[in-house]
Amino acid sequence: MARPQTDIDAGRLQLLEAVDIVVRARGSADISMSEVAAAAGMSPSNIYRFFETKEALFDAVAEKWFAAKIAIMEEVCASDMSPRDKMVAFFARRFEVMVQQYDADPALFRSYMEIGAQNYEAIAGYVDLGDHYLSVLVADAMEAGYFKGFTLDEMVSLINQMLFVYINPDMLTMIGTAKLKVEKLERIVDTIFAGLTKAAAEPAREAQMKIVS
Amino acid sequence: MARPQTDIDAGRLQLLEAVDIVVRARGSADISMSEVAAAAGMSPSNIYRFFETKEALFDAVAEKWFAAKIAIMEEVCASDMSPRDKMVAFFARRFEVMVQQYDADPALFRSYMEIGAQNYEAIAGYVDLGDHYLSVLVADAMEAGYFKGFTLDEMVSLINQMLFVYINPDMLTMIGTAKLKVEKLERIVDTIFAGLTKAAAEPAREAQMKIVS
Amino acid sequence: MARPQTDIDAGRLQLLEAVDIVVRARGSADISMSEVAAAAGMSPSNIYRFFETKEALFDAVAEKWFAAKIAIMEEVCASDMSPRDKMVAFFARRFEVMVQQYDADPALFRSYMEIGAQNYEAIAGYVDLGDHYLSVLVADAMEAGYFKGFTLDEMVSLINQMLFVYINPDMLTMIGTAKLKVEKLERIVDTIFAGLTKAAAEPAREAQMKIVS
Amino acid sequence: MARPQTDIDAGRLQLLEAVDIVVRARGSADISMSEVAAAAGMSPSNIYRFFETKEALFDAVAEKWFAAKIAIMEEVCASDMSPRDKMVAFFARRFEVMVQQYDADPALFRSYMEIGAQNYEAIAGYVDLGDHYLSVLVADAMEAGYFKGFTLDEMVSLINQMLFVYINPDMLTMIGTAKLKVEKLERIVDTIFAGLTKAAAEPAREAQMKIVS
DNA sequence: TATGAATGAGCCTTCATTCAT
DNA sequence: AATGAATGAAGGCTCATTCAT
Repeated sequence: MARPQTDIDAGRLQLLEAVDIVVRARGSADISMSEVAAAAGMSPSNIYRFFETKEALFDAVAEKWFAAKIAIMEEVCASDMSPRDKMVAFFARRFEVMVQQYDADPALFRSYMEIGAQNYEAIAGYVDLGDHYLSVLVADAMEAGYFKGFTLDEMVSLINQMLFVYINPDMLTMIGTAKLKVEKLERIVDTIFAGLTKAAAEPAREAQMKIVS
Repeated sequence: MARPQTDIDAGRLQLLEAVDIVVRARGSADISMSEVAAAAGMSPSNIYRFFETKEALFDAVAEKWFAAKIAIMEEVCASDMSPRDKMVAFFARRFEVMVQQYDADPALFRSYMEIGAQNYEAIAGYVDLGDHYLSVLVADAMEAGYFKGFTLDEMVSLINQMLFVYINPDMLTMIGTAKLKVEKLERIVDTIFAGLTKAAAEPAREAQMKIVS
Repeated sequence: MARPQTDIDAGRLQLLEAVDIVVRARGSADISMSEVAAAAGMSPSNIYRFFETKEALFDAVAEKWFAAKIAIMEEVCASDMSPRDKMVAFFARRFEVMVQQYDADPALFRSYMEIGAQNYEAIAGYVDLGDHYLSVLVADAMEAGYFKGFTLDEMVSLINQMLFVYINPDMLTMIGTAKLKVEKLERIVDTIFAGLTKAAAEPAREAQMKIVS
Repeated sequence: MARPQTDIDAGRLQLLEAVDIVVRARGSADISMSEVAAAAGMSPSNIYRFFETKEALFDAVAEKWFAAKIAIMEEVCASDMSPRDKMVAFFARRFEVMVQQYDADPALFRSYMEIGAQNYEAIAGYVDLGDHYLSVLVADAMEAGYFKGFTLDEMVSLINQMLFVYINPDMLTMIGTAKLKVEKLERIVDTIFAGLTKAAAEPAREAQMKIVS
């Protein structure tokens, strides 16, 4: 009575691993259900017991890819750090995971990013989730007296832009791990807390432009 | 009946350009023969006068992509520089070409890399060729007294690893052109020549691990 | 181990009812074994204990559909009416059953006709059976002195054509129950007995053409 | 320079005939592209040179089915009969075609109706076209002084309802050709012209209800 | 007895490839 | 030399059917 439905979950995991095998073996482009089936040792039609469509399968692949980061966001939100430390943790810990994945196998990292790009909805969901949690963080901070003069949405958008390079995996690829350091991230967060607390909306927007460009 | 080969060659060039047009127009994924034919202003079936298969066409695309680098390797090998200078030139000049291509149009650069990833054999041929020329270089150097205590294969593998980031175009994409400098490349080559000449195999391997990791 | 056959029969009935449920619920096209199984409250694979194939199941559906009519044919043949009354009963009683089914639920009627069209073999069997019983009737009549100058096959074919509209369920759908009356049927049978008894083959065929067209 | 595009049109006709062959051979349900291809003596993939999708093919089948009727509508609209005669011709001539098709092969008639039902869009287009031409007819009649007190749309809808049984092929199937006569159709049209010319909207609507029900 | 697991044939469609002209 | 006609293999997906349990 414990397990959900025979071994559907086991089959799913097996298939996610099969995708991983295929991706490692020959990149992420043009992976067919037959290939995945072969890697999983089952018939193509049997895949459909576990995933309704190819898209669903690759959404799950993307989801697995994001799982660790989602866990971090939940954990950080539920913790009782100060608003500033929360925000640092919120971004830094996910960034560290990203760097780790990237260092472990850069080519694989790129392949998964490509899968993400092909399954845009999965990514969009993650991005939305990130915005949601960040909203929670910012709202807490606002209750604690920070960010006076800004709306919640303004703050969320602003922070996302200022920390863009630590959020977007493409940036890892483009800028490299050497230039992207947690200490810098931390300094940006400090700037956000220090600089935006008493500022009015207008000057803040100027500052933002400078930092982003 | 005068120069049938010339016509064929002209058609090939035309088609390579057609691929380039398509790649620029809409990325590298899923390019069909019909698209290429349309861009070249000919019928799909006519392509087969110039290339036996789609794979052959894209191998030629990859070959064109590598042509400059192959020429460099040949040139350098045939030159009469010192072993050390040869090796610097061997890697640095190809790296400079890569950087140029990348800076000219990073997106296009990445598209071609993707085409390469999809036509692995074309790349494999180039990699083998690179190893071949490097072997010649190393053999010359060994005859001149360098790299005592190593086998030819050991040295080739070792050098490839130490200079990995200057050989692999993925690294350009990942690390960026700012951190990858010819002077550093040169210093690595010097280290190879200085540090590995009298060393025994075992300690060398340790050294390698440190550098690579 | 007592009466395994009974259980099988029960299951068959249950499945025929399940088909009926599905047909009523959403028409007759594209019924899948899974749907039938769901309607019967069993697993798809379990269906195969009761019917060897999907075709066998739908043959049974058709058979059930024809069962009453087959019983009538048997009954009438075994009865000791006059040849003329037998023939009237042979056609009229089946026609009345048809009308009843049609009036009860015209849409359902049509759905079952569609199922019949999709399982042509089941229908063919029934048609053959009808021809068989009709042959018996005609043979009896011939022994009693009717239909001189005709062969058995000629008579069977001729009668089938003259009464076509009372045999074919499509006609109910097309002509409607208002125009098709048992009294007319009776008059046609009388005509057959009266008109064809002494006629020669040739003129008869002309008569047939007029009536059918 | 004359023919449109090689023999695309010939291929289309061939395929429409192939569909006809299949429909005659085994009804209209579940016709696959492979079957059609086999009946046309070509490979399934080759069908796609002539029709972009299966739906397009069956839309064309439906269109062919309606072609004669569309021609009639055009012809009648372009003729210079009186408004009353035009309307009679508009409905009667199409009705006669329907009856002819139906009498020629009732089962085939039903099969094509089913194909129509499965390709609703093709039918919808025909229905819209019918409404369009009827609008033209009614507008002409209105200019000639008929149907005072009604809007164009009201009249079109009203006429369609009153002549429903002569428009809808299902009615042929259900009511039969014996009860549906051109003379009755004519009398209905006369009623429309006589009865609706001076009436006001409200009483007219009541009349309509009686006739339809 | 009855189920879930698993397969293979078939569906529509695309596309590289061949061939007659 | 170059084209349009035509095919076959493959892709995602569904479903009747089999089989071990």
